[in-house]
Amino acid sequence: MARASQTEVAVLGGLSVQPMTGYALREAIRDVLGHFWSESYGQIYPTLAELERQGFVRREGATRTGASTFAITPPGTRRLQELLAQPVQVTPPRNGLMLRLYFGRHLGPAACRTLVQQALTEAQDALERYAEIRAEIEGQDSADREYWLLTVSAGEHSARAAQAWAHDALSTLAALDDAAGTRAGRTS
Amino acid sequence: MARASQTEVAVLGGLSVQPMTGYALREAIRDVLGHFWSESYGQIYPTLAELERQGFVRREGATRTGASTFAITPPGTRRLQELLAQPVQVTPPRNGLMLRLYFGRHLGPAACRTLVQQALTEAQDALERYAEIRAEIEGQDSADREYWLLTVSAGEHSARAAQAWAHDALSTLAALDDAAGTRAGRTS
DNA sequence: CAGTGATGTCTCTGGTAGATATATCTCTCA
DNA sequence: TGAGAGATATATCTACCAGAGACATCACTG
Repeated sequence: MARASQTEVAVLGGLSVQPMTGYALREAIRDVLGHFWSESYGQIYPTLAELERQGFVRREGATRTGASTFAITPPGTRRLQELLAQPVQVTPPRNGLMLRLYFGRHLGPAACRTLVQQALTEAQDALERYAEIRAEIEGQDSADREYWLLTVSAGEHSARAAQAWAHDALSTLAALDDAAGTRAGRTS
Repeated sequence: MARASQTEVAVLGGLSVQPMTGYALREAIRDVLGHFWSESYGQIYPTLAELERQGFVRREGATRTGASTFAITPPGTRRLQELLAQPVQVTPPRNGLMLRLYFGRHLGPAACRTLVQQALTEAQDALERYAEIRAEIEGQDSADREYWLLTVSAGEHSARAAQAWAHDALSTLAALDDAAGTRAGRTS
């Protein structure tokens, strides 16, 4: 197993919090882990089936509609700990914004400023979301609380950095735009 | 074409700097765009073949060894500008470190500290690399210079944020570890 | 001149994203 | 009552993508 499926960790981890359907699992991952993780149905359902086959999760209460809840089993919990202990798998970076800025000369300063402005807005939105998540976690008394706050803190640091960078970048691009304007004969 | 291939942008962008072989292209992307982009051979060669078929790149000088250089054509340059102008495609996040920290209770404070310590070291290494890249770009007189520095600046902000977060996180985890030790009867 | 490492092309496997097809359930409002 | 909207739920298909490795040549070096 050269490339372990990262999905397995997220699925077992999610079910370690509470039993859920595949649908609810996807919702939970999107809403709770959303700022650092994502899963699609195309991954979740096959993974659940495989984990069931291996005895790491148990399918419970298949209703008439076909909906069934999955729960983690004791071997599944051990499997989760085993997977968590494995070295972190780094996802290769693919930042579309940076790619566009790197070739920004083909795009022009104005279009680049729009892109950076969007990034700035996104960073600010992210900070607001983090504030809400932080308040919610701090309000509850879970054994996981400090760990969860660690990930929120990482998001906050990252978003503030994005914000600061965007400000710098907007200044730089404004200067570039002015220079281009001056060269083209415009005054100020 | 619902999902445009991101690889196409990187390949055309790379060839817009200078003509290269597929091998050199991959080297260039890894070394120059490496901190925000990555491509694999499995993407590059089929993409080059497809771009050649569409007339966006031209294959030049196939030597006896089979090595051939690719150059971007005028339609290719227009295609690049068209692709760059399309909305940024956000890659869904997949941060293995955060996933482990979120389920950190299953891992324990000590193991988490090791992970964060690794992240701290990586951030510091990244800062050193950025300093080198910055020096190199500032030394040359290219029309692209300001755009390239924009991406370096983003890396620097991000790495400093990671550094600051790691320091915070190490304190938090140390406190958790102490608390666990105290509960277990250890004296400091 | 054998060995090593860099250059170079290409393929195969399997992880992954995103859209979509299908169906049921629940609530609301006419 | 019943039509419709929207949430819940399962599952699949296509295309994108990473990583490893097979295979070959070339340049340098001991």
